[in-house]
Amino acid sequence: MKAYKIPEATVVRLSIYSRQLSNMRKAGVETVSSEEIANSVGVSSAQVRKDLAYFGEFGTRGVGYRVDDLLGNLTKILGLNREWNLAIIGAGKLGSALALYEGFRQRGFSIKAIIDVDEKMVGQDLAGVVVDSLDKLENLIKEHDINIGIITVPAMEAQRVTDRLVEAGVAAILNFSPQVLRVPPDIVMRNVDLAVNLKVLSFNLSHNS
Amino acid sequence: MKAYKIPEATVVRLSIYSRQLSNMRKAGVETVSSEEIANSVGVSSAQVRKDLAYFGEFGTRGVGYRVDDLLGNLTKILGLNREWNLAIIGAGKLGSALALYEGFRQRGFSIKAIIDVDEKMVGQDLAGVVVDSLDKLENLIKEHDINIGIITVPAMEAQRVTDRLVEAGVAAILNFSPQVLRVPPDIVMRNVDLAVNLKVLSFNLSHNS
DNA sequence: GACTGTGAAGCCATTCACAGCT
DNA sequence: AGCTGTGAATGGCTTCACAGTC
Repeated sequence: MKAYKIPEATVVRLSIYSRQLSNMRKAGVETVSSEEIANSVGVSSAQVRKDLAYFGEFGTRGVGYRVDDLLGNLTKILGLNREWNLAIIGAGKLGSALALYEGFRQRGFSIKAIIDVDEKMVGQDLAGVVVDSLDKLENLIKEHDINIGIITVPAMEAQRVTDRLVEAGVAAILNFSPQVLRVPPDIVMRNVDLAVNLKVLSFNLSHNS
Repeated sequence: MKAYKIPEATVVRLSIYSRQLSNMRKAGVETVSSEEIANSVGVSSAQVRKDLAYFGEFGTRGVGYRVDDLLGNLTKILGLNREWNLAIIGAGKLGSALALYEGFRQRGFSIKAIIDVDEKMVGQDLAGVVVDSLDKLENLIKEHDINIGIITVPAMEAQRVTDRLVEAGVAAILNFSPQVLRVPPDIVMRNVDLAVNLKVLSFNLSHNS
């Protein structure tokens, strides 16, 4: 499967549409227009239609979209019709919070390992997963067929851990450390930098007079 | 002060440049070229120069930038030469982790209040800040002159809490809940959706064959 | 010779506006 | 009449390439 050139922003919006559609389905809504999706997300209806048009025709002219169908299609498009195995490296405050966070334990994403250097953390149970020692990293990645590594170690150790994850065979990394990580081009990377988010707010507050 | 049209992406990169420059300064580096900054961040040197050009001329042709000067300028540009007062609403796992997270306690950002509905949380001490009850929200915002509210409550309550924060006078909101929040146009908003990040990884993994 | 600052070109994403279905 | 799907137009960001400066 190959998506020729899908904008990053489109993928982010599709993820949000899928969440909103899921809520709509729970609320018993059966049909929805691009305008209604747009309003629920805060974008334009043309944007919604363009985003969907990258992948096919999912609606009916004059009518709209069947919530159930569209959600099913988005689920497939986003690759959520399968299970992804996750490992969290770093069981500090942030890693533990993510391990216990409901949003991370949802459909399709399964935390299979939690790893920490600190021997005092090893053996602790976080939402049913026992924290393992860092030297087991390679074994755990292979044993549980981990696809995605989540990095919540201090910046100093982030690159070293990343290298080991890549070497052990993970395909994607979600990086919470404030560190620019180098990975081979075939590895999928995303950064969530909490401090950067605050700095961007600070900038906007300072230039909004 | 008014920044006519600075791309969001530029502001994010400036935040990252500032972090890298700070590391360089700690490492004793005195002068740096746009190429070196670019390499440390993973962008092009033209990009670095264009980003800086929105705000002035900070370098010397033929030489480069003085790390100290450029960092000072970026600090001012980003509005980090003052203190911002933060409140965290929701002292669950994620809120607590953020309260204790080093990256949040850095220069310029000061957590002044932590608030939760759960009376069992109230009174607990998180890194020197005592958790307060939700009905104190308005008082705390005013008393501590809070600029930025960080939302880590469940999706169900996020809009209600947001409305109260806005009404009480916060200028910006950093939203960790998986919920599209409506705010007046003068409020600065940023969303950090953890589940969306995983979905984007899932998409990329599915379309990278 | 080295490196910044910047107009111009190129590329990519969003919005517009309407043809095409139901 | 209502709403999708889409080519064309617009707007915005990034890259190029080089003039300007040290």
